[in-house]
Amino acid sequence: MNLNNNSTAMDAIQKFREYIKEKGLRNTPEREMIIEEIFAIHNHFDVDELFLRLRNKKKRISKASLYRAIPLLIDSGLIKEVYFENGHLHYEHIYGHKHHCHLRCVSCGRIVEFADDEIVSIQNKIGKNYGFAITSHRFELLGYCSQCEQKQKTCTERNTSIKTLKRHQAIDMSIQTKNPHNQRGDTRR
Amino acid sequence: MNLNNNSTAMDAIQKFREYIKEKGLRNTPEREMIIEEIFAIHNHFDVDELFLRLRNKKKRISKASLYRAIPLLIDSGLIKEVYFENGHLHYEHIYGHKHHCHLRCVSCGRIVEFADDEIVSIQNKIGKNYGFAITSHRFELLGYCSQCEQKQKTCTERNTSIKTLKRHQAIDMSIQTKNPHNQRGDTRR
DNA sequence: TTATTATTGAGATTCATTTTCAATTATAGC
DNA sequence: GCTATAATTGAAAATGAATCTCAATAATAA
Repeated sequence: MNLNNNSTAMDAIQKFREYIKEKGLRNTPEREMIIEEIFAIHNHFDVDELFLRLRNKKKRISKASLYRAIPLLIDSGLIKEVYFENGHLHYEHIYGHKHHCHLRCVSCGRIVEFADDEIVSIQNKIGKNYGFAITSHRFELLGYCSQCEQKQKTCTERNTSIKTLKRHQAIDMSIQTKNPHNQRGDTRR
Repeated sequence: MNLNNNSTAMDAIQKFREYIKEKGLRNTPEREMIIEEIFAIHNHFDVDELFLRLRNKKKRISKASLYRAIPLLIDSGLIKEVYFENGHLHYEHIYGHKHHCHLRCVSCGRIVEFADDEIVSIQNKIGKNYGFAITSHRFELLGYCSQCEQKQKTCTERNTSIKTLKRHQAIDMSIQTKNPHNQRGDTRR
């Protein structure tokens, strides 16, 4: 979970303003609203949640504007996509947080954040081996949290029923991918 | 890349038949076609590619059937989702392959597979620390491959142009998430 | 061979996301 | 402050991946 305080939120808003200016874009009340709201959320969020939260505060904004703001926020390094679940993307704000990884309970969905320095040494080793200049990593652990593991032990039916098979569950993508000069895949649909 | 040979493919097909029988499902020519084709692909693939490959071989099958087969193939441990890119999911077959992670060039998209045992020890450590019974992990490294790094050095303009900002790029999800008794998130749209 | 019921294909539907376009408004230059 | 320019907005339409519906078909068990 993100342990932000107001000053971090203010810094983030400031950073966004600078990003906007630097890119020759325009600072609009809509964009300010969005980033303010995002940094008021201390959890992972999705576009719909953002939309509803703003609407509840009587802040009228269109979903199109939310969707339009997301890539800017990602590019400015303020948020990142964390996972793809139930058919849509989820985000978290990353400004002022140190890089962390996720531990996810595949049964109840609980997410715990953790950080580990050893990962960086593995990262360096592999990068060297394959001639890559590594800029970031994505590491997620999946398993059963203590509560669910308990339940599992008393559960005789471990098989998945076909009826309940679903896709799009708990699909992690915790990374910010900066792609300064991508040469391929530029075929817009 | 997957280094399959025919015998692995045959084993996989056999395994799928057993899975089908075990679950009380029916073995159909469509399902056989699908798994045969998947194990004839030695790369990551998506539903559309699968559809086109089958069509090119004059094997007529509906996309609905492909989409319907995917969760079965995942549940039987034969394929897994590897990433979400350009707005849709990509898969790889995993039967007969040892678990591996991906190294991805964020510039050209090149993917290299690697395996590392140290990851498992980190996994165990973190699992113990947080009281999780870890069943699997997902680890991806992102950076610039040697060629792209070279290009980078001679590239003065490192900024992303707003016009080319895109989402849904190179979103990894390399894991099979088995979810035997999920208690939440069961609200179908 | 027959009855049962899962599976299929075609098309409709859903839903997240993107695009279009006319109206609005932030910014730069006066 | 005023004006011109062009970016941004909202609303609605469009897109596209994935899912669902339903009648026809076909795999399995008896």
